[in-house]
Amino acid sequence: MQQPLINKGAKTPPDTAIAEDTVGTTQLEAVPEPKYWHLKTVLSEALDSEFSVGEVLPNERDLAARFGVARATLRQALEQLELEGRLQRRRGVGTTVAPPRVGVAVGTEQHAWPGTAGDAWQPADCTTTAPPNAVADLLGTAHGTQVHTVRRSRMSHGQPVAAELLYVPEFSVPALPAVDAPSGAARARTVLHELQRLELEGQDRAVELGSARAEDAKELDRLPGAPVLVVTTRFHAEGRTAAVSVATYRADTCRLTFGDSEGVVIHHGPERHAS
Amino acid sequence: MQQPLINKGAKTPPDTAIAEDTVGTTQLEAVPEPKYWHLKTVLSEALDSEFSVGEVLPNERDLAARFGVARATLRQALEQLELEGRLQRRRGVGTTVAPPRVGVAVGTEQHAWPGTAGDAWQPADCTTTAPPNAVADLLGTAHGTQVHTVRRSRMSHGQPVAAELLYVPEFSVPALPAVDAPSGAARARTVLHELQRLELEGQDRAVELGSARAEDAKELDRLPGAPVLVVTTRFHAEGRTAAVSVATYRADTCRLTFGDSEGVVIHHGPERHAS
DNA sequence: CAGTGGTCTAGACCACGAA
DNA sequence: TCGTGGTCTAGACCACTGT
Repeated sequence: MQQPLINKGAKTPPDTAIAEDTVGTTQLEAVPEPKYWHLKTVLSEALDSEFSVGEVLPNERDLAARFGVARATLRQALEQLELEGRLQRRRGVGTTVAPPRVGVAVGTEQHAWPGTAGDAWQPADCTTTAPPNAVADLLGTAHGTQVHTVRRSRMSHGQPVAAELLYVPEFSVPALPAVDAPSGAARARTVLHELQRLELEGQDRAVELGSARAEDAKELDRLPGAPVLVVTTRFHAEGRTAAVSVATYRADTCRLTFGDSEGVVIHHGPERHAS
Repeated sequence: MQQPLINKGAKTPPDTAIAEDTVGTTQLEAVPEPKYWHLKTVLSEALDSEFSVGEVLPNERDLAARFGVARATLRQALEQLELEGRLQRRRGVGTTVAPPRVGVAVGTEQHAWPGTAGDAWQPADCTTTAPPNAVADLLGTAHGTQVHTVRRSRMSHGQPVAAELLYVPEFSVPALPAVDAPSGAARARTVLHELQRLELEGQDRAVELGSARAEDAKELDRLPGAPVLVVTTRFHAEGRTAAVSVATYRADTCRLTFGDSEGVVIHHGPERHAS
């Protein structure tokens, strides 16, 4: 039986074991490993061997004291683990062990217009706004041109995983007046329904890393600035871009899948090659 | 003419303008915005209006002094901007304005085996190793089973953008002995060549956020722990998984494109809706 | 209310790159 | 050698969540 890496309950005095122990075993290092990096490795192993999903960790001040580091340093390690989807931290609550990332399909169910029966999105609202310039460029509209803007959200396993803004220029849904229509979910559904009258000729997508806007953050139940995977999809019809979707997925909890994979397994932690 | 947000060269005394100015204009805020968040917005606007790509910013100590905040707070803002691909920081050199993210195709050129003529990857090495357990599960091999492991790297615009580990189990390339083959680029090419003898039946992919392992970080010219987009691809042949590729792309400089898009534009900064 | 994570400060020293 | 960003400390206060 091995000594636990984290004494969950006990109040123990500051602990120098880590620095001596693990650094000592691999002394050959020409480059001193940063403390937070090393700490992350130790914590990661402790998570695998001593904790189960949903379990709460000791609070940051305790953990820092146990490892003999400043809280800022401990937090640097926790931040990385959260980024990798291993931990979940909530202010006022604590730090818990996160479940494996959920795979969310982004390729298959969508060789059709958004809003087609059975897609995973739930329309929430629709207003008329001027999109960001980058989106206006994709649409081919002049900067500042107002377009229908549908807000949708996507749930998985009872948790919100993505927030989307779908920009639909007026020329794609000519039957709808842009200005005087009411806002709300009803109008969102109408816009989506009108879109289906066009023949979808294709779509292309891009994925990049971003940070959550304040608005999206609230919907995703995260703090502003949280890392998100931004999926930009362009829908083509009638030889031009008929609509643009900007979907932001929680990067900590989501694994985006393309194609028919669902069973793809989690890739976590660096240096996890077989030992 | 407007006052510049950053006096590039001059030594100015600590500056209280930000707190008074911008908070003052939108006083209705019920929730006080964190300083670093606000700072990030200010810097982001300064980047757009006063700096051009490649230009170096004042150093962190100067910037912090000018904005009247601690260096740690300033760094929090810079980190976010770097995450969003707006800045590039290099130790010993400085902070520079990053070029727009490059779009790297991940869907089109690859309805074929890796290594097919004209793919963007350059084989670097090949050894025989036991893959991480997560990969072994995908391959359907027992944990600890040794497989051919091809290292490849991908360049774009003269910069390294991705590092890949391609795991090829012995049953996929029966003509090659796993153990006694030499290592090196020559063997890598042989393994890739042998793969093409199988009929590719399909592939599926997943994208998630990760942090760079020390090994990959060096190849990507980043520090360990740098954010990366991990693309896991499974290749199907003969009714099973014939190979698995784990590719890590620099999240700060790359935008992964799927389909025939290349002209998709950058989505940067939160709160950038037209003003 | 007490306890949690989130923000912030004002220092210090280190590793790296270029001159 | 010098200036840069990277790491680290030991505090402090704030915002949020539960009881």
